[in-house]
Amino acid sequence: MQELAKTYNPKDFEQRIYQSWEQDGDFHQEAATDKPPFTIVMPPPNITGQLHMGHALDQTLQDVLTRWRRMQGYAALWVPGTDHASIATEVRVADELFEKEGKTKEDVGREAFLDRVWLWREIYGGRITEQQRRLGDSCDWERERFTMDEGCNKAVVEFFVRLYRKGLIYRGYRMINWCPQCGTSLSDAEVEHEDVQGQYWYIRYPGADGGEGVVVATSRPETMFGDTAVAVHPDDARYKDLIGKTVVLPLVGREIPVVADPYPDPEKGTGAVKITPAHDPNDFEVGQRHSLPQVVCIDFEAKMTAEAGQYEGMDRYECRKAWVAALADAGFVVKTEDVVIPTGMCYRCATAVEPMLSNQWFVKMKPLAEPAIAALKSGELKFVPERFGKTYLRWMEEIRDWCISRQLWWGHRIPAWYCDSCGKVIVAQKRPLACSTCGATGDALRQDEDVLDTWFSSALWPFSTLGWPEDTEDLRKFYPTSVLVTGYDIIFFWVARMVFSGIFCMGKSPFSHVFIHGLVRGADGQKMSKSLGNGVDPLEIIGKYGADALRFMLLHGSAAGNDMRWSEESVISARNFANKLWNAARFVIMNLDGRTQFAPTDGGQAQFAPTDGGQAQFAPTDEDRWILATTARVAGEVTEALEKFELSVAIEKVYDLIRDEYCDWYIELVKSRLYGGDETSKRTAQAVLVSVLSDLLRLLHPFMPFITEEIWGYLGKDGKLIRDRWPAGRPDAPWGPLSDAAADADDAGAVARIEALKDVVRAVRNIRAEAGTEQGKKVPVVLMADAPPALAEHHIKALAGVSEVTVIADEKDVPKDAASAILKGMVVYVPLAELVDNEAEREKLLKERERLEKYAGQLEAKLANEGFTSKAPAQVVEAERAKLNSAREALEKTIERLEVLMA
RNA sequence: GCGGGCAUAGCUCAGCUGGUUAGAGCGCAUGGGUCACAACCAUGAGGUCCCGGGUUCGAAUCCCUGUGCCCGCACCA
Repeated sequence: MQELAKTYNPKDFEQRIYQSWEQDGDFHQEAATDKPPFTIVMPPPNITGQLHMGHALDQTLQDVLTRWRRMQGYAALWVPGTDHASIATEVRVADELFEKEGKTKEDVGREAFLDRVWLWREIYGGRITEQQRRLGDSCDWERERFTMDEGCNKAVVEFFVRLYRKGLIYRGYRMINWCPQCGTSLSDAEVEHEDVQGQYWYIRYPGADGGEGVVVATSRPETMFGDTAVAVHPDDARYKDLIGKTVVLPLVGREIPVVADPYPDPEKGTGAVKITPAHDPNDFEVGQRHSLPQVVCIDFEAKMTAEAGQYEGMDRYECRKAWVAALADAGFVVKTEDVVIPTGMCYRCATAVEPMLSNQWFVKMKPLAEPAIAALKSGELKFVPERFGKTYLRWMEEIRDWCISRQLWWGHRIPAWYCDSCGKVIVAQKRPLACSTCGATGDALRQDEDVLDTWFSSALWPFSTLGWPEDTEDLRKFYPTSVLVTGYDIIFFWVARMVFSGIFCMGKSPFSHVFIHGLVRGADGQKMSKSLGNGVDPLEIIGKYGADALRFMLLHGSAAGNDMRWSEESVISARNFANKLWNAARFVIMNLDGRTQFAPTDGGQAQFAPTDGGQAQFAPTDEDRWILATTARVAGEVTEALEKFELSVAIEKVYDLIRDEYCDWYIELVKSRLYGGDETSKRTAQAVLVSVLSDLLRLLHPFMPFITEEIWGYLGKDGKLIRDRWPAGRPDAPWGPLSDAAADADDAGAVARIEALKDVVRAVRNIRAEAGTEQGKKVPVVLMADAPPALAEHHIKALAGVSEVTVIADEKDVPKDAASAILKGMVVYVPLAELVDNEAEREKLLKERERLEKYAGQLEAKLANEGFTSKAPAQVVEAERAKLNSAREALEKTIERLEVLMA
């Protein structure tokens, strides 16, 4: 058996182990299997992206669930892939083109530009998947997909056509969000609102009849060139007489009507609103109701049109300044007011979005949203934590039609053709040979220039990756998927859209659970970002501390759905824990005397028979049974936590088991047997050490896959075995299965005895520490017990630095000068006169008495309360009674002890 | 305006469907180069669970009000 290096050094093995996983195809999952399916589709990162902490968290959660289910015997499939990220990628490649060659994308043309993007993706698009490997992602790389690959494209086109044929996709001249920087329309979800410091200008529109006219307030005076009316509320007494009259647009000179409409709120501004149907969604509506002309005064580059007269060609904000100055000079500005204006910004480039009229494609959302709402209400779809279901519902219920066309080149081109001869629009999977109306062919049929919103293709991800629209074996086996893991920030963009698309195409919600996590914030609590300089690169952290340590930190960090704060100290703690485990394993291996046969040699059955010729004799002691039973208990708790998606609880339990129980107690308890025990006792200890370690490694494996598998390898075993079985019940014990009732009772006794032993050891250590006993000095201990405690004296001696243990039963035998500790069922005395400060001892006891009196008093009151005894469950009452009894007992002993001291 | 979250030890946070003498990590204090581990070990100090009401036999936990932070949606008169 090889020896482990003295210090845990993840660099030595993480990459090697990942390569072996991948080479062996360990994460590949075929549909043809009897195992029950467990499926996760990975939220596809953008090809322009680099792995950041948010990904690291997201991926780690998915990996834990996948690995755990795989160990449990599921056909666990985790489908990876990347997203083409229409806008982000196009802008990126266009920028590079301009930087390197000084050309715009229009200069090179559509085809050539797209060739460049594909080339770019070829070279850089896979970077992130390499980074995912560093994290340890156990996804099925053989199934890696791309939202623009052939299959996905086919799915997108099919989806579009089906929606169109059902009347759920339409083309229309509507008000949309336009990003002048990216040069494309955006959906409502892609617009972020930000508060911007701005102003209201109160501007007088004089009456056409020479009257006073009306004063309107606006934050966007430059849109005045597009004004085609002023609206007032029909019940607003102030403006009653104006309705039906006309006012004059100052300086422009155009006469516009004053219309009565319910839209203006008499409480706001002056109660009169300028109406610009071409540049404001609300005004657009008003314009429709009153058949107002739509005057476009701002173009797609956010520059003023000819409607703005002398300002034509000027940027919208430049124009605002100049125009307001001109109005003020002419005396039309009544007053100005500083105000915060919530402004729509492009989520990609943060440019102020311009509401514009244009021809776009839309998805009619109401009919699609209804079943998606029903899926949540019926429980077919569940959010973890539940509150995010509310967020989802709210959005679905207030949903508006989805603008899906984008004025870009990189993306799925809209499968619609226009016939130049007759004007017909043909929507089809493939380019039609001829116009179905007029028979025109060839160049007369022009395909729509636009591409689809990136999220239109992401919406199909849970089934397009499994082969839809074909009826594949994969789809039948793995759809609907089990759980979708993602951040709350893309519930609208992605989760909601997958749900209605999945229901529309497949008839079922694409997943039964949505497991939502929060953001990883910077150490300062701010969102991690380049501009703030608080970002942390996961790869750098992996390089410094290992992927396992990073994973541990991310998993342990916080509760589901809550944001977590980055802390490098926590990663260091996690690395230290890994080192602890590493050394525990090193200890075990060093003490096996080369008996590698103590490790399990196949998936389920342990093979503990020694291969060195001897016949194994095993004689389990209390500590053996205790650690086996404890491990079994914790394994159950870990499983339970995982089932509830409480990953941080799960990993903490494994951590405590390894660190507190196995390392701090079991290994210490067993040392004497390893160093000086007889053969049987030694062999038993070795066997238990190994079999428990095996299960510990398994329990930790989904969370920290690298170190666990590396250690497993040092045990001389095939790495696959660790992934074969999830611990349920007790670890294999060499003396047989011990699962009958008698054995359980035996275990229970052993557990109680070891727990009592731990109390005694801790008590003695405490006394020693408080008294400042020298480290090496042995002290005698006297135990007074009601019943003989059956505690292994040699353990007390070894673990607490004790020379002699005397058990007494009679009050008279209590040593005179001694430090003491009162435990359950016994009192521990350390009779070392020179160490005892009777004054301090007395004070300690007085405090203790006070505390116990108070505590017992509370319990008594509780138990005297008839409401409690009659209404609380019997076992709760029983538990309280037991607490009271032990409190009383401790109190009694404390008082006795005080009396002795006072005497 | 509508909706949601958070407030627990010096710091960062757990604490699920009410019953714990309220926990962890880090930090702090004391002692220790012990032969798995100083990336360690042992021991300890430290908390009116934001304020105020309510429900209940019982509230950190459920409900309401308030205060303070944070987020999402809507709103560019």
